[in-house]
Amino acid sequence: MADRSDAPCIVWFRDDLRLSDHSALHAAAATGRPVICLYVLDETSRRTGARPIGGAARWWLAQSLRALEKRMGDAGVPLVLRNGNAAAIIPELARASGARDVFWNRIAQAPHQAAEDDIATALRERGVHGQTFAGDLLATPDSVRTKEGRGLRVFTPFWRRIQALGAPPDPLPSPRRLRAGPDVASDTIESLCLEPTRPDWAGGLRETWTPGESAAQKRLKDFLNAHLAGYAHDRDRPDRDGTSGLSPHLRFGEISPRQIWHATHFAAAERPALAADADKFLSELGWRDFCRHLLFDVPDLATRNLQPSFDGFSWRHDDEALKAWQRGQTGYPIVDAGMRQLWHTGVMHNRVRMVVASFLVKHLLIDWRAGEQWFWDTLVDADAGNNPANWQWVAGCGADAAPYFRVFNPVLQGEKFDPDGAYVSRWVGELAQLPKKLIHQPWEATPLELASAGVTLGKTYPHPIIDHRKGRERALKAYEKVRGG
DNA sequence: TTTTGAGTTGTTCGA
DNA sequence: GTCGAACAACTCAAA
Repeated sequence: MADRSDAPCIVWFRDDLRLSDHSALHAAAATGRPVICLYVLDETSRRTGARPIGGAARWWLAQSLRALEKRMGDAGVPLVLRNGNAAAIIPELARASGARDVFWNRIAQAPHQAAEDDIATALRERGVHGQTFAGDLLATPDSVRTKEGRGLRVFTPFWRRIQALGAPPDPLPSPRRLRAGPDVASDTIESLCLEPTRPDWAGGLRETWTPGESAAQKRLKDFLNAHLAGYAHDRDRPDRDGTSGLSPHLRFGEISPRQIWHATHFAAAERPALAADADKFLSELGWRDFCRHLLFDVPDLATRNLQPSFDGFSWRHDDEALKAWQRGQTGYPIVDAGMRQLWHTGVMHNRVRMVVASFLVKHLLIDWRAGEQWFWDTLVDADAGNNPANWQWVAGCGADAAPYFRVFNPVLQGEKFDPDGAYVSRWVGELAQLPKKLIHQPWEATPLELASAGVTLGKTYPHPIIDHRKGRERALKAYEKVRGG
């Protein structure tokens, strides 16, 4: 066993699967002592309320761990994997390895915080020092409060407050040198059973994504070079490559918000004409913080209406309609394109997320939680804050909610944001031959037009499962009851 | 304490 | 085709 002055440090990795700008790793490396890098897949902690991650995110996690393992291997340090209860594993590993210190980056979510507190206590009882760092957000929830001490519920004042805090700390470099600790047994990534086997539905994910820190950095760089110009407009166009695509990387902390913040400011300083685009992009990072702060204040955000007046809302129970939505068989091309993109790639364009969510909640009158859960299971970027907060926003029961009368028209949205039908053609191939004037509303086509495009409604592509006008009117009627709390 | 101004993302209708 | 108004009332944040 190492003597006390050279005792190893444990760095506990969680939603921060990177080496750069990693406060805990940086601090551990700075001690000059050996470092044990640990990741614990903890699916035992439901008692704390931590939400088990969904299927697509599990796939991403496996790839991200592989990438991290590789990077660490290059730095001469193994990644130690364990499957089980972190509150038991970490103190035990400290004992077995003779570690005197455990470093980790906090996760500003109540259930994680509770687990961290348990672990810190268990360590203290064994004479092990726990050192923690903030950094999964631009600002900690306690740094943005109203005078009454509450979290802000409106984005604009929230974002102004964040901006008033000034620049977040400069990102830290990757540690220059890491000393490997004593040999410690590790599980394998395969043994964590994170990836699908039979059937292997991850083909589309593999085609679409390269998880890991290096890929995240490259994506940020490419985005700033090629797509920041025009971002404010192009971000709304699912038929263009106008978004950063950083969300899953952010979800697993392969890149940090402050790295993105500083890189974007640097890019905008070099090219002042991009100031407005940069502001828009950074405000999206602000939305991530906003949703996480909200989650911090409301741990059951994914299950409870933020506005209690919605508690008595009579959602429709319609499994058939829910299935049609999930499978991209609603008969509305933009909705179906989005749902199929999600199933294939693990993401959906932001604009289309709003359209499909509005369709489920308003046209079909299905409980937003059913949609939120589906997204949670199928999105590689499923975020504990963003996902429920935005579903509640669309449903009208959230913070700073969309007005109840805002019902997206799937035909207009398609025509406006996918004017050539390129997005629909890509994901709903059976409609690709339709002229672009009809591709967002195939039911308006003449029999000849349908025939020459090879479309048979009700056979090769479904009839709309609900008429837009009727659905809209039904939704407005149902929402009338909730109005006024 | 009270007041005031404002609030991500839309649609429809009628002029 | 384009434009402005109506769609409502509530809650939030800050003065």
